[in-house]
Amino acid sequence: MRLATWNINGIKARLHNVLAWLEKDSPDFACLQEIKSEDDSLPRLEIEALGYHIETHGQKGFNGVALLSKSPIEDVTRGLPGDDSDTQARYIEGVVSTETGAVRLGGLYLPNGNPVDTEKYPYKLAWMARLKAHAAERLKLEEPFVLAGDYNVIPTETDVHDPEAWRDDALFKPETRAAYWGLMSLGFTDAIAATAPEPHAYTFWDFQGGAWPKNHGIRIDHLLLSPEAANRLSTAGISMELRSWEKPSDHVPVWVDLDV
DNA sequence: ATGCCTTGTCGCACAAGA
Repeated sequence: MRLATWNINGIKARLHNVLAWLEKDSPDFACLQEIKSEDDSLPRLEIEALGYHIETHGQKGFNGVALLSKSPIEDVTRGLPGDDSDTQARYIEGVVSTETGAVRLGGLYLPNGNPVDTEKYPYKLAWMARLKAHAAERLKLEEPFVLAGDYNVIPTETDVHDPEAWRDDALFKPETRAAYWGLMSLGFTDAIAATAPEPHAYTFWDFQGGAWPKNHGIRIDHLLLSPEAANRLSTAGISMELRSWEKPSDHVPVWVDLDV
């Protein structure tokens, strides 16, 4: 089965691209970020018409995450556990049944964290600590679990066109990368690094300054696999061609095929 | 140098993104 993640940057503005992607790439279970819509103002029917179930954790204007699946989504969790005062819609998790058992997908939109001298950066680090705690709980289930989304983290120097320019950025600061590798140390496998480890294979290019034609990108969208998911890893990839479509998102989809 | 884009909101510009 194919799992995918994509930060679409507004579902109303991106609906045509999302539908074309679902028809062309046909992911079985996908997570979307930055839908920027409330749950009752979504173009739900158009997505369901393509045979997808949709579960959302929406928010007006900003953030917002969704799960899409060809089979029914069960056991849905909305919001990242660990802080009831956090009102930002950045996490949704669900389970689908397959012939070989359950597959769990957590879809996340990790806070950007810039500017780093504001409250936004400690919020990011606190969110990452909550994510690690939640992931540790889920790993105890010992089931195929994919923790995917827009991490807003550049893991290594080969994941950015100009490391020096990003040295002090919230996406690349040492504290950010340390938190990311702390999460990884629980036992996750980065699907892209494991199967398509080409340096400078990016997932985001800024709208400004001609970043896409110059390939001034960063790799910040990741699919992290639990050991039980990594055991079933077939292949993974980045759908870079979508950055050339009409009215593109600034992110492109990332996908992984599991033998389930 | 937080802007040279883009989105959404209820606006006649703004915040936020990365």
